[in-house]
Amino acid sequence: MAELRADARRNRERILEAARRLIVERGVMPPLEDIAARAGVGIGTLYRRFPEREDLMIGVSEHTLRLVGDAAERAWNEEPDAWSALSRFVRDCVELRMGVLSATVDPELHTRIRRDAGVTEARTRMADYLERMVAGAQSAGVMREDVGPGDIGMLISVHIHQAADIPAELAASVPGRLVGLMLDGLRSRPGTPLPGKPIGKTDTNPT
Amino acid sequence: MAELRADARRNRERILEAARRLIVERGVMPPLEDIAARAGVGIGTLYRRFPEREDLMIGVSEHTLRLVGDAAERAWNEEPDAWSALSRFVRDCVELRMGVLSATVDPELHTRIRRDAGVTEARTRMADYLERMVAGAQSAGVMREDVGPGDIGMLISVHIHQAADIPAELAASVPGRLVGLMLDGLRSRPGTPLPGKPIGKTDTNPT
Amino acid sequence: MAELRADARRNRERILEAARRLIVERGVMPPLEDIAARAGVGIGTLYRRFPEREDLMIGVSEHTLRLVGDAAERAWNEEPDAWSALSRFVRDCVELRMGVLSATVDPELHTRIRRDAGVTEARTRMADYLERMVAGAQSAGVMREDVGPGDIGMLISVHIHQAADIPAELAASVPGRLVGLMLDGLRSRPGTPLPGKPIGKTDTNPT
Amino acid sequence: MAELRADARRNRERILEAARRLIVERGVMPPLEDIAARAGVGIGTLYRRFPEREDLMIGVSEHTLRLVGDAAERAWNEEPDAWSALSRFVRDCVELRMGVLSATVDPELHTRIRRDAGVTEARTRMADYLERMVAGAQSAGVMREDVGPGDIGMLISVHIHQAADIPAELAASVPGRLVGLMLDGLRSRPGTPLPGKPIGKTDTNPT
DNA sequence: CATGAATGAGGTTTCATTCAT
DNA sequence: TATGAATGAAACCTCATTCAT
Repeated sequence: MAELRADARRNRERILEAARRLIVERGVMPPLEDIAARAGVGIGTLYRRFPEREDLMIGVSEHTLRLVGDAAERAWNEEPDAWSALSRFVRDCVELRMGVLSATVDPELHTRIRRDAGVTEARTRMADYLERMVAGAQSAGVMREDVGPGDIGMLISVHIHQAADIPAELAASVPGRLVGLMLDGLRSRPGTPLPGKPIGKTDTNPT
Repeated sequence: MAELRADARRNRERILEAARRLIVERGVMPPLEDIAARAGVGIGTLYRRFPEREDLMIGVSEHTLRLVGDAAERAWNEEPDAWSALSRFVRDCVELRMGVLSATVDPELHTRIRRDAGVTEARTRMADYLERMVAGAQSAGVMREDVGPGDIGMLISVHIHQAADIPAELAASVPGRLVGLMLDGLRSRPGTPLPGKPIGKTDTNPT
Repeated sequence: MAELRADARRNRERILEAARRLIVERGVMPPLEDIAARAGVGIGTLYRRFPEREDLMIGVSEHTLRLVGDAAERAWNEEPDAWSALSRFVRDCVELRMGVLSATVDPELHTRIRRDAGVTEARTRMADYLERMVAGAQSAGVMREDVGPGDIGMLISVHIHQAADIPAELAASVPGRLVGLMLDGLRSRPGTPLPGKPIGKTDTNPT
Repeated sequence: MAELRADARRNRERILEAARRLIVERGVMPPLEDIAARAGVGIGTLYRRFPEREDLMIGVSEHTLRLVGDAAERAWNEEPDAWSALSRFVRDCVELRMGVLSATVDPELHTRIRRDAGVTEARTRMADYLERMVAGAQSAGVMREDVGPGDIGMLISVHIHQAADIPAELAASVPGRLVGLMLDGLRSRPGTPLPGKPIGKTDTNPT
């Protein structure tokens, strides 16, 4: 994969970005031919680069995580303190709609994707920045001590529709932790003022 | 729907519950024949009851919202105060994985589902309880005043993978509000102790 | 499979016969859509009856072996003696081009086909007649003792893969000549001793 | 073809042998890319050498017939008499699985291949030896007079399509038994008169 | 009314062939 | 010239939907 001809590499990138955009736009997995068309290549080219459907999914996941890692890097480098970096990073993730992909694949495939080496590498790069932000915010005393970077990761992914696969030993506590954090965000005490006005009963509602 | 023979009604219920379970289990929309098989009826029977695909989706949504409404009712009746009721309700929703359906349909269909009369009615019943919980918690001073029941709905749905369709006039502020609430839940100050231990960088991470 | 609706059974038969004819006509595996079209059904019907490609191959093999068994039965019942029956049966097999299928599938699939229960049953019925013919011909002293029914089966199948293109002016006589030479090789009289032992009824058999 | 650079010629030979082996191994026509890969060249090189699919088929046929001709020559030169040479040649042909190619191409293409000049030339060389063997065996009185070299060719090719899967314990003896029966059918002694006339050297021949 | 067979549009995948490097 | 990337026609297969029993 490292020794890809220049034009092949360019096409590969085009396919990944086309796939990512279509998935975000449509909210469901688009036909592969649509992805190829959006990328401006033939269906055969898509299949040469990603011989199985799964390969494309993995590629898109890695590609997206790389974009997320870029956002983390920028936040870390450009913001004055750890909490600001974390806040900006989280907002960027939501904007990227990182992880919508996972809502469109079945859980089994999702697990295979997570195990992929390239995906893991891209995720680790991102997680490194996330860890620094969390540690920095906790040192500064602006973040509760009983959460870790993984909690943030879960929260973020949950906020962008991720059907995370949770390691068995954590499965029991994760949902409770996330809900706890969410409820804590609702508790009455000084905090960040929210943008906009309270959303009323009839304005919008789940499902 | 009102004048359904007893056996027909039973079949209808079976189909809805079979669909809900399969969707939750698989995480993607199952073939209609699988739903019929799980319900123990023929595909023809499913189509008699739900002549169009959309009808089944609507039915499942309504069915699920009714289960959620039941959970809200129980929480309201059995818990000692509004905040406890809200907490319990939120946890029940996550457990029901209410809303996974929405991750499996395209946004356009999702909107049509939301507009359906039966779905709206079931949601309103649920929202009534939710509103009482929010108002009660705010009166008791345990909940910040700048959120409304709709915020809770969005938060819940977000936590169960919902691709909420947000009214145009709210679209600008909703993501910011949700992220703000989430970040506020992370802020360093007394709150509910979280179950389990902090999730580390390598334990789990998004996508 | 026993409880197939009348129309479904008719379609199944049509598909099998259409497949057999197309394979014999073209000499290569035809597209499944061509088979469906020839049978006068939709491609979906073909797939409902034979969910995997392999299932169709198995079905065609069984169908063909049944036709061959019918030929064996007729030869046994209508011919005056065992050798005549055997001769007629062999000629009928060549005419049916029994076994052309096996030339069009890869060896691995071929093995799976042979192991199939239905195929085995149909082959056994045919082999029973073949065994009687061989035993009868040997008792009558007109067939060499060092061959068994399995040898005949192998010989027949070998003669049936014949895809040679024969000049038009010879087409009428060639198959008859080859079969004649083959039958002559089986006649009871001194010749080269064969290696190995007579191949039994159950050891191996065509298709 | 005559003015080929040394490396180009080597590539050509590699491709032909790779194709022949893959066809024999798999029993079905392999993708051209697989042939190129087995030959250790790129698909582009294969196409430079054989611009159309048909060209490759023709090349493989000619290549195979040349190997068969070599076998005929060796048998003729090294065996003590015509009948022994014929017997050895037939056995060698079966071993080479000469002609499997024809089972994998449709009859129409097969005919075009047979008409090719190079194929015809290679076949003629082989047929010359075969004719000498037949004539010699008939002069010696060990071969029936009513068969010609073409009959042998047909018989051989028929014995070579054999794709039957043979149980492992029989694999060693079956081909020998079949060839033995075939040769016995050719021996000079009273038997069934064959229909038609002896097939001459040029009338028809394998592959 | 319940059933499951039939249908075919549309998505997935392969692979012969052409073309840029 | 050798290579392998790009292409798209054509095959395979699924599944929502209609229709006969």
